[in-house]
Amino acid sequence: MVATRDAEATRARILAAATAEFGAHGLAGARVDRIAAAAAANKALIYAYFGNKDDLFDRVVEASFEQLHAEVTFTPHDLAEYGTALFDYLADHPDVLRLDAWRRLERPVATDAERAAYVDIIDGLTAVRSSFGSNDQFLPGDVLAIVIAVAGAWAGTPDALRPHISADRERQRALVGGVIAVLTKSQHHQPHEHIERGADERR
Amino acid sequence: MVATRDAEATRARILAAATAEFGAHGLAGARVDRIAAAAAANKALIYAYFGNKDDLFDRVVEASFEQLHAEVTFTPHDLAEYGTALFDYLADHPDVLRLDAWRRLERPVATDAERAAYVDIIDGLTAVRSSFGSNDQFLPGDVLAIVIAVAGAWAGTPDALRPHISADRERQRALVGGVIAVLTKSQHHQPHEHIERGADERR
DNA sequence: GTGAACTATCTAACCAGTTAGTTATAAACT
DNA sequence: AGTTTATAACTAACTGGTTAGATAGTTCAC
Repeated sequence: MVATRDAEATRARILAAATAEFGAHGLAGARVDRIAAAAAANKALIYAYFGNKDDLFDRVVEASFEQLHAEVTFTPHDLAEYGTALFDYLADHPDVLRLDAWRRLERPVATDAERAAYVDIIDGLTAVRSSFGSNDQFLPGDVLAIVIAVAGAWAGTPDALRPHISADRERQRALVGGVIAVLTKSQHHQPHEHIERGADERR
Repeated sequence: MVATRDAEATRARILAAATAEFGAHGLAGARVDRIAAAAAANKALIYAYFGNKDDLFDRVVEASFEQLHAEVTFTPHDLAEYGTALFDYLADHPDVLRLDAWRRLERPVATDAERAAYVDIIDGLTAVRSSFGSNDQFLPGDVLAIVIAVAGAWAGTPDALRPHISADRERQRALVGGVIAVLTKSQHHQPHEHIERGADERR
């Protein structure tokens, strides 16, 4: 039987509505009343469950961040694989990129959880460091920064450039994998055979 | 002698103040009263000179965009050069990246001027297309998207990752140039000698 | 019947945009 | 050269709608 009063379910509805609202309008542009309406919940419940607008935003970002890190696992030994997986996730969840952009603009302070997650990733990369292109030229963090930038390059393309880029997603993913493969496998052996694969490994 | 009443100067002061305010807080988060105060101008003048808040934002973005395209010229035959020049500009003008991020989030519609600028760039790239790595794999737009993403990778790094990336700017620029060089010159010949140069060609 | 879930209504602050008026400047006139 | 006139530059104060958050009360589940 479906409960008419279920705090947990209401909480979840609010969080979902807030994710959409913040993704669309950011922290300053979001309207608490709109969130309440979309969640079919009373506004006061938002304050009861989440404190205030800023706290709610933080929770939304944190949840989005957690889901991302849970669904796309970091594979330091195969960065092209990681890059394409990240690309796929971002393509499937367009709000994630927007939410992250808002977060970086409006709440630049990183949480401890976020910092810890990056430390884990960096540790993993450091362990297999030698495999990256020009050894010692790149710090693990640099490598990660590039991989993230490339994975988000197509999703983050400005509107005005969009008509000129590869339209279909398969192609885009192949390019992401190819670029990262070239950079990691680097200079001489089989440069871009990675470009051919990828079409069959979507989640 | 300094004019006490100079509409052009006042206009310029307002535009400068608005650039800072919008860069810091975005369209929704910016406060017209704060802009007026920072510009030492009366609020009504802002409306007299620029219409409304949205129009003022558009003017600010447009001006920033024009300045960028004026100061860093696109060189389709040497994308590594272009990438490092873009990197330098973004490093020197941190507000530009923020402003562009706000624009993409809050005003996604591209202006005609912007679209035209991209068409020019794409045309230039098309003319020298064969020089890019795996021929025909990449559309010119894809190439540009990657170059832009790489050039902005370090400046756009999230706070939490920042402790793990190369700290000094020389190094970062060298990496930008190196990555693009590897991708353009591509797979086999002298892979990353481009990494060594760059420290002496700042504007 | 008791506590948790929920609601309708209120409020104080905020903020984009307006208005009605004041002052500086420079050209026109005598 | 001094006075008037026109206008552009500027200002202080206000308005009306909006919005985050609070409060006091109602309803449901167990």
